[in-house]
Amino acid sequence: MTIYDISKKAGVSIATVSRVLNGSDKVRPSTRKKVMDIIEKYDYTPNAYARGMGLQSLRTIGILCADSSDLFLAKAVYYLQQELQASGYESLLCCTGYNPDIKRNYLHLILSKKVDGIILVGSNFIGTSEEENQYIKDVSAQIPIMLLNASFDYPNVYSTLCDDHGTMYEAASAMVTAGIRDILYLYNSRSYSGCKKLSGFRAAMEAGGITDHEKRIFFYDGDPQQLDAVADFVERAAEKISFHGVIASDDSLAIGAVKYAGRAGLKVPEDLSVIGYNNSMLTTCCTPELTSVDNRLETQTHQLVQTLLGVLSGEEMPKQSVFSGKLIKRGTTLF
Amino acid sequence: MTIYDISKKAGVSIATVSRVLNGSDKVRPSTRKKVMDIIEKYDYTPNAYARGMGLQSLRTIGILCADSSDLFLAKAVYYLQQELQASGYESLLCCTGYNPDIKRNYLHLILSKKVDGIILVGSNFIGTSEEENQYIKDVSAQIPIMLLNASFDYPNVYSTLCDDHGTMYEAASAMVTAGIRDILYLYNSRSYSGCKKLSGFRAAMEAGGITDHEKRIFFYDGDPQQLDAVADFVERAAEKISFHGVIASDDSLAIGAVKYAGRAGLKVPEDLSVIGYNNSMLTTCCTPELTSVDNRLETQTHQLVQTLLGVLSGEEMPKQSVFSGKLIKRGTTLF
DNA sequence: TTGTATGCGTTATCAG
DNA sequence: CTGATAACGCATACAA
Repeated sequence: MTIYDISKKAGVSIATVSRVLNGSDKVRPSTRKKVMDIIEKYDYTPNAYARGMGLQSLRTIGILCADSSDLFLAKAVYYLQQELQASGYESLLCCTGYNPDIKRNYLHLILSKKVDGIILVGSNFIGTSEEENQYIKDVSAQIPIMLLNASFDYPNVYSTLCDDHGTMYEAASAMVTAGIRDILYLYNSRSYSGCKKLSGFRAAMEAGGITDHEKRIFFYDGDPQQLDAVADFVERAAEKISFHGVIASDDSLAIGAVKYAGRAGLKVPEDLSVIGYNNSMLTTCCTPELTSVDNRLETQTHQLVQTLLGVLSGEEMPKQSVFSGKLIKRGTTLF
Repeated sequence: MTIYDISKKAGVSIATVSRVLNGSDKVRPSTRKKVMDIIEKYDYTPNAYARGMGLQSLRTIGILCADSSDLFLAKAVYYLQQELQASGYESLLCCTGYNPDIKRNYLHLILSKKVDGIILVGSNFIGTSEEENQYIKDVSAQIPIMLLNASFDYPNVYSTLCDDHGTMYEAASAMVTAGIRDILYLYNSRSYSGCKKLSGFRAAMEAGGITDHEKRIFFYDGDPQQLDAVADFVERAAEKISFHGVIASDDSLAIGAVKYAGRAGLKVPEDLSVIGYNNSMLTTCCTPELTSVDNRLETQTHQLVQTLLGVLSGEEMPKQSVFSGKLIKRGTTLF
């Protein structure tokens, strides 16, 4: 079924069918009805590719995320799609995995679909070296790139993020102020935001006059969703160093620490205080409930889409929008 | 940048550029290199829409899921994309939400992208009335439809699912056999699979000679990720009826029950046994860890993609593939 | 091995 | 209000 078939059956030209399809008001009602009837009768759907050839914009945004089964990323994607849909934009979602080459391929793939803009969800799309980020520069020459939870200063690249450094600083300082000075820091990502969190932690330690904190910083190199494996990891860490507090860059790591405490017979929060990050649904899932940092994901996604829409309509928009996170106090901390 | 620009700069015809792009072996190496250099220099990506016009197949599969932030669906989508990618297929993912009209719109939208097949993830795409499912029949006339975790008997529609009835029957029977005869059944979806689970529960009750189970079947009509709200709901249920076991159609509901137990001062599993469903990461998140039903998602997604590939290459494939689920025993049950 | 010409299904610009 | 026709960017059959 093509527009030609429909036009023939309806006894009009393809131009008229096209007008009906696109809701032009310059069609006589009777003609419109005649065409609509045929369209519905044959359940005709215009070919998106042919359509994409002519049109300048398809009102489509490409969304890339590393892994849709990550709680944080999945939620972000969900909010983004809702926002975009509400603004009349379609979205194309690709889950790229964490391999840099594959990520770059997907970026080009989605570019070939003539999207009006691209949203990169999560800071793992930004590397530390210039070379790693070259592909972003290349693409940004063609269409705007929006970064969620990452920052990259370049023309036509816009960033929306949480002040992870400052927020982590506050969280860690709160723990130090509460008198806990030997804190295990758990992280599993060296992404842009991962580094910011770590630097915030370090800054808080130094501000608290703690000097031996480096030996309590542990990188977990496994699947964070395997909570027992995380607990094992914390257990091994406990054999090397002692700690009365745990701060993690992600809720799942923090929950691994809570699990470890259970095994070791430590009471949370009396013997061990724990703070997570992302304020995911996991926080209310464990006992006691996990104190965690809320990075205002919904606010961020809203801001990001608004910025994108502004950019697309030619307005001057802020290159970077930073929000402060907030410590949500629950049962794993006394303070 | 179009194929014309590249051909001009490289001093060849567009046909040659096209050949290079598509890896034809009928191009002199020197010519190929000349063209490739230009392509890379200008970071040229062929327009997918123009390409899609001529080609029969774009080796693309459309995936529809209601909500990517649902743990079960997100995992399913992840596995599917991995499988498809491994077989050289691209995938387009759309999160439709739960509104029937919007779901139907998305189905047509994705159809217009000339996908080779469509995967509907989760049983909420199948309704109980003929009319609700008409849109699936219509689309299946054009391309194969694959159902994950749902079943629908119709030409060109293929189903891969877990025997939710039988699996729930086994789980509930295990609890009855352990001597627990007053069981609260929690569910929050009347989808195809939701109904199967419920019927499995009922069958187990009847087989166990229990006659008053209907009054302990509760439908939760809220966001299952709000665990405290679920706990509230269970608390109110406990005011109406008494129970020493809880079986839920989803892990999050089950965890809500565990939370309720904590509030009410009930010991799990001594005073209250709990069984969840889906064997998600939430199971290891709570204390004690949740006994849950594993519906072999990874096996299902693998089978589904294999079936799809078979169908696309014209082979005769099973219309329906059913797997048995398995009760994973953890800390919330004694048996 | 390379180039030319055509078709794919729309939208949009003109005429009428 | 409606119809004819030129793009749009690529793949490919056919010619050279």
